[in-house]
Amino acid sequence: MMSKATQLLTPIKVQDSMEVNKPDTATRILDVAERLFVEHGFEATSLRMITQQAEVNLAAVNYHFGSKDALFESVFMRRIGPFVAACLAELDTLEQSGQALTAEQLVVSFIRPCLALSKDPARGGALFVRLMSRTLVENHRLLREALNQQYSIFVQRYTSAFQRALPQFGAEDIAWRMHFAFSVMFNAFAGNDVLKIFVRSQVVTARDPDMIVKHLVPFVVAGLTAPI
Amino acid sequence: MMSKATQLLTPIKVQDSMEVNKPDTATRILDVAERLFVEHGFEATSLRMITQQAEVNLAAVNYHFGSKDALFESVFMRRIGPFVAACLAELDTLEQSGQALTAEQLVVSFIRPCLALSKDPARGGALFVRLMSRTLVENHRLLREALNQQYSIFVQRYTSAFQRALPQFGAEDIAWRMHFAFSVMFNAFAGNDVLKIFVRSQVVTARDPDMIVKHLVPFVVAGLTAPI
DNA sequence: GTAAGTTTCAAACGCTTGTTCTAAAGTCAT
DNA sequence: ATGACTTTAGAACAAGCGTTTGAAACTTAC
Repeated sequence: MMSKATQLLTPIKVQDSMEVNKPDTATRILDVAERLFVEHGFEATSLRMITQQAEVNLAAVNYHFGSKDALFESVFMRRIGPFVAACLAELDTLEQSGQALTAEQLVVSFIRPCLALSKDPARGGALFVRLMSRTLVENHRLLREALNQQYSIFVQRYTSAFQRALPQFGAEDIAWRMHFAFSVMFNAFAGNDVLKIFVRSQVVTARDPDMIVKHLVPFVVAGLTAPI
Repeated sequence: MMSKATQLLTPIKVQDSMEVNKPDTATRILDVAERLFVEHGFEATSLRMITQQAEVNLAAVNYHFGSKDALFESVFMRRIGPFVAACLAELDTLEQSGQALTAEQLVVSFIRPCLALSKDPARGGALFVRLMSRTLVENHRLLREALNQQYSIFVQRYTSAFQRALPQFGAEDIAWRMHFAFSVMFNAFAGNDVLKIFVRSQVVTARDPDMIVKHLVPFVVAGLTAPI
């Protein structure tokens, strides 16, 4: 068997005589699983739901990915890398200019990849942000293990960038503000609206990404730069 | 059988000869279920996990609550009412003074009950905020049905209060800002730290409620009142 | 003490879950 | 076309799930 590693490392091999637009088995599983994990959560999504909607055999999941846990990991890893890379690329471009960065520029450098993701169905659209949101509160093993070491550079880069952009604050204050700022930005794109617990909020139902950004940036920047 | 309704409506009947500090069966189930639902989520928490830790028979859940779904509803409803009532009481007190309210006062009127909850283990401590957080992203049936009509007064009161406190903004802007504000306040108390996806954040590990408030209020108030 | 009502208990129910197995089908270089 | 390899297929597995049952234990009132 060849399965996971080879499959993911060689996505170049497009099948020659494909009817139309029907991705290979592993990709179809990933796409369906991503959507169902977001909709119902990891535990409430069964392999049979996934394989039926993906129109593949039940055993295909274990053949291509090894286990349900490993499938989840693959679903997550497919998106996280490009997303983090996009954020870091934004930071690179900003820092290359040489001049001092503002908090607003840093905020936008994170929001722009979120926005691009939300608008690109080929990369799962807003699904990935929602998946991260679910995975975060579900406290999945994967996050505490694999991601911590692989992508800690993300937090390090933003932390030092914010420390330079907001020199009037100490390291601890910066940490708190970043915590709040990323919290609200993240939940905004994930569509998590606390108020919809109490009443069907009209804010989150009209989820135009550009509208989100327009309202989000002033709020976050003001929170970040407010005097203590 | 007597079960759910009677049980919940007559919590006065304290058993006469209780050994010590061991609540009755239904309460023990609620306490354990609340904690496990928060830790593992609804789907990943089995009735056997609950009944074993609560040291009650497996059938006790269905006897006292009817079903696993109904148990979840009972767990949630035990906390939501008093919490909303506390927030509204804060609003009442503020509005009774007659003078115009500031955004900061409104923010504090929500934060104070959150803080009180976080510090009171008898009421589940921070568990309930985390439960609401999980339930929100898990998009549970209960939220869309029972709560919307019962507690929509919560959003209505805060909306009109914020409209009076921030008369320079239109209704739609207010809605967005409240969406962001409650998002960040809520996640702060729930301990959801997006950054901990990437690196074990020191902010959220030191989860002193008073510290949260101290940093949270300036951030939220600045975001709410920032010019558009 | 008896009878009615309430709660606990162990056992079992039918069903779904993730996973495994073996054979069949498909693919591809030689 | 043969042989090696990869992928798909259907069936079965043990384990765990929420729920139900009926009898035992307990409580309460007369």
